[in-house]
Amino acid sequence: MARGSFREQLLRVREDAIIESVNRLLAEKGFDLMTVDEVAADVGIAKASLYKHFASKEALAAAAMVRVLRKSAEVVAAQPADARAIDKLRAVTRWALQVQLAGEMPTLPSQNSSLRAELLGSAAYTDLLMQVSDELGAWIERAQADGDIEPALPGELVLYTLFARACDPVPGFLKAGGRFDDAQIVDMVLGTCFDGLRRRPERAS
Amino acid sequence: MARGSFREQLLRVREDAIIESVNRLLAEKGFDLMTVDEVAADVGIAKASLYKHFASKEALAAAAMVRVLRKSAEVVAAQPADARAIDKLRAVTRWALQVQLAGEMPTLPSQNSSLRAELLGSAAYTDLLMQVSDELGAWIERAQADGDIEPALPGELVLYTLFARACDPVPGFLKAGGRFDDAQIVDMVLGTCFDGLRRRPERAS
DNA sequence: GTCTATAAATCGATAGAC
DNA sequence: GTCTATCGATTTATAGAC
Repeated sequence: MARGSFREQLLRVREDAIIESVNRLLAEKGFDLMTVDEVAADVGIAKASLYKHFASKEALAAAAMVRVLRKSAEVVAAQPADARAIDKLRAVTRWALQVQLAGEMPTLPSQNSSLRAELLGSAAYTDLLMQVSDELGAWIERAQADGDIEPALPGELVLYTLFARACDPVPGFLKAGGRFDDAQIVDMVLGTCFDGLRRRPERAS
Repeated sequence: MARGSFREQLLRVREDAIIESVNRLLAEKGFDLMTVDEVAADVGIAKASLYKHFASKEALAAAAMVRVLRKSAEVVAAQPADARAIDKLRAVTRWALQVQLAGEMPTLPSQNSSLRAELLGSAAYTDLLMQVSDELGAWIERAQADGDIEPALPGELVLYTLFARACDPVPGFLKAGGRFDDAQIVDMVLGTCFDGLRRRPERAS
């Protein structure tokens, strides 16, 4: 499809700037503490102008979530087709941890009902979420068949456990401690996620 | 020390009722979505009366956190002295997961600064937190010496990983799925926490 | 200490001029 | 579409009678 008129492109660029601000503020303070005034000030436009682009605060958050889901889908798609499923899962999880440590992972409260309604009502959101879940789910089954992930674990458990790394508080705590750099933190959390806390007997790679 | 006059005991009972309500509302909706009006209505007293007992909304939340920390310290103290360190760590983590699944684990946003200030300013909170952390930390070192926890892992990482189970979103997701009961969920999450997702070779118990 | 009533501040959302 | 100005609702916190 065409990229649209010059005017439409300008609109698109502005909306990207808005979503970028929302994304960062959502990562910093969360949905409840983020105010629309703040978003407007951060973008550099008036609040009323913001509402010409997005109908509500919930719509702003939903747009940021769609954006991060789209990036996730890109990361998933970028994995080499011939790589082992377990390595692809590790790579995507690693990416999520890096984004979170960079302070760019928007996090939503799982309790806010108005926000849940807005998200579940957005096909762009639910479709992307299902797409990413399906692709990761296929990798999980493959990794279990490969003997790389414990076959006795339900696929849901594995999927949720990986998704949860995006809002894991452990990386932030470790970073606050100041004893480790981001790369070390990512490696350590990835390690506890896949290998657990227990001492492992050495294994064939 | 004496239990105080009858009047003081009544006061104590009422404050316990308040903290009980706050604890449940905090678990249900989180700090930001919990309103003081709601707490007052739930306890069955007027909001102004609530402020005679606690100086602010933050003080209410802090009292609930002190309460759950006290319970944690009790659970820690209740572990048999001759048990293996790894089993004691598992038992305490299991307890935290059960409380969370029961909807009784108060959760605080790590971003709210006014709340952070109130908590860090409360000696009752920080002292208990340090006490529990120290006791768990000693068990972690012991479990590493026993060869039950990977000795290469920093103690901080293990401690934070266990603490994080109290606000892990995975149990809630699994419960929402409806395919597992609470006991199964606790066992599965405990398993991924200590043993990871990877397929493990069978081990000597 | 408990109540009713209200102050004081914040926030989401909108009106209306340009 | 962008702005200024403001509404209406919500929320924390308090005043003052009893």
